[in-house]
Amino acid sequence: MNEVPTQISLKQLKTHCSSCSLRELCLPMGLDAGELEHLDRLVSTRRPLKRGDSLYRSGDVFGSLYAVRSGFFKSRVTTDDGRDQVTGFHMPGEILGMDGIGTEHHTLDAVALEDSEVCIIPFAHLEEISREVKSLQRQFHKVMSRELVRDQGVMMLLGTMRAEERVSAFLINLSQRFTARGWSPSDFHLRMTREEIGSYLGLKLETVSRLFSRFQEDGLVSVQQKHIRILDVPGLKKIVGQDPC
Amino acid sequence: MNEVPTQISLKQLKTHCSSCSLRELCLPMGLDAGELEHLDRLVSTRRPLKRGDSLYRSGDVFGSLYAVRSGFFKSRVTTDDGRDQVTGFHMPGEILGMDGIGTEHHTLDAVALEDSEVCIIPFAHLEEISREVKSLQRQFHKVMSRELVRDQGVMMLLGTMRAEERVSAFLINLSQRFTARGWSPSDFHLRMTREEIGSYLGLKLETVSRLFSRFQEDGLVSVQQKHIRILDVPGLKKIVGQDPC
DNA sequence: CGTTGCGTTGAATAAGGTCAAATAGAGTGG
DNA sequence: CCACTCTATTTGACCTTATTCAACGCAACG
Repeated sequence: MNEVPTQISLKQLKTHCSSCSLRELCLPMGLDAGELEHLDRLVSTRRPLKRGDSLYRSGDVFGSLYAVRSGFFKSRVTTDDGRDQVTGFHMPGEILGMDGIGTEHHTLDAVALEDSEVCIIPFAHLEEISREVKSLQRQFHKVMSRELVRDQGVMMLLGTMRAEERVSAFLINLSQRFTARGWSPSDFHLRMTREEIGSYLGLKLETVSRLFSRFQEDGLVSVQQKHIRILDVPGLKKIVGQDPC
Repeated sequence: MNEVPTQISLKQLKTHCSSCSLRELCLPMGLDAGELEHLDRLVSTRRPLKRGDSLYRSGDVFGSLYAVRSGFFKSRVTTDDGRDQVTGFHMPGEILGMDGIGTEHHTLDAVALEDSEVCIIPFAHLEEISREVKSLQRQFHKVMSRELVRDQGVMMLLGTMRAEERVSAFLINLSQRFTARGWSPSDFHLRMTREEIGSYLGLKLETVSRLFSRFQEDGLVSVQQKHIRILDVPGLKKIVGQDPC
């Protein structure tokens, strides 16, 4: 349990899902204009975070979900014996905080990897409105379910893939998610360190670094520190798919 | 996508959550008598499965959740290139099928590891009732959230633990879940093969077998084929917790 | 009583991890 | 603006762990 209260710096910014550019990636996905009005009333405040700030920590009382409005987050789980692992990286339009619903306390830490902003979604209120707005209820259930499916993908990655497959799959996944946000699919800035990537992929940071170097030698990517340029998508995909023989 | 329709052998058995012995482990958890009546109307049929039968398969259209009433299941994810991984083992009182909500199609296979029976929970109907019964809505959200938290535990296991820690954690976890069901915490029958355990833990079956043998030598457990007797719980816990140095 | 699937065990091997040293940038204060 | 720090990253050499490959044992079942 973490007793230190998260530093509050809550700007009361008026938020409108109905005019948000992330509408089609986020909770409002598929809602019509009338339904969006309900959401506009529900999601009324935003919270800015500086790089390194925790949005919430393991043990914190759960009260709200958060939609990433801008910036980049990681979520992290810690065991009693002090080991931790990054369990996800989160970008605009994605929903954070669902780990806390089951026990009324968060089980993860969510940390901003760059200056960021989230929309606050008070959970009791979300439940209340989704009792009235069927399509919102359905959409929320879909968001949770997709998170479950995402987790299965990560388990697959951790359980069956070799190091080079993991790193390749990681780059492809980032690329796709960047694309969905209208950013370059092939040219991007990693917000996380090699250690955080390694933690997420179940590898050591040296292994990640070596594989980045090897992919570069093989002409698959160009790596300059945190700047990645993907040169050969089919080549990366081939690495993921290929038989380990 | 799997086009083969699941073989239907649907006995119309009358089910009553309100009188079910798994009430406090399952979806009805925490509901009062009046609220349980709604559930009784919702969950009205059961479906028996033989060992090896699929409850659903990846690609099947999603329509219902399932509560394990008796027996034992595994869920499994398969990649395009034919590799698969066991992502969970499921025992009475646990809810299956939530992977299908997000896309209206299942992404997992759910397979009975022994003759089993599930209660069928038509999902549209569940959503409808949970719009009226607040505590059911809350309970369902908790069930999904706990599944997310469980997945994080598996990621931690796969990402950071050594082989002996994984096997030890696996045995402890089984033991705890058996205990919650009123069965022996220390004496049980594994329904799954070494290969399935290995797949779940991200290990090869030989590694699992070797570790069972070593744990037996060390007096932590007694292993006879699928019959496990845990002799030293603190010893097993020490293996999980200990620093790898 | 042979077949078949599952489990155990040993020896060799390869994939990643560990340890250590060198380098490169980013940020800071003078 | 420059020197200085600090952290992140890269790379090499070596080592540990788990996998691979192979052989054998066991139990259930027709």
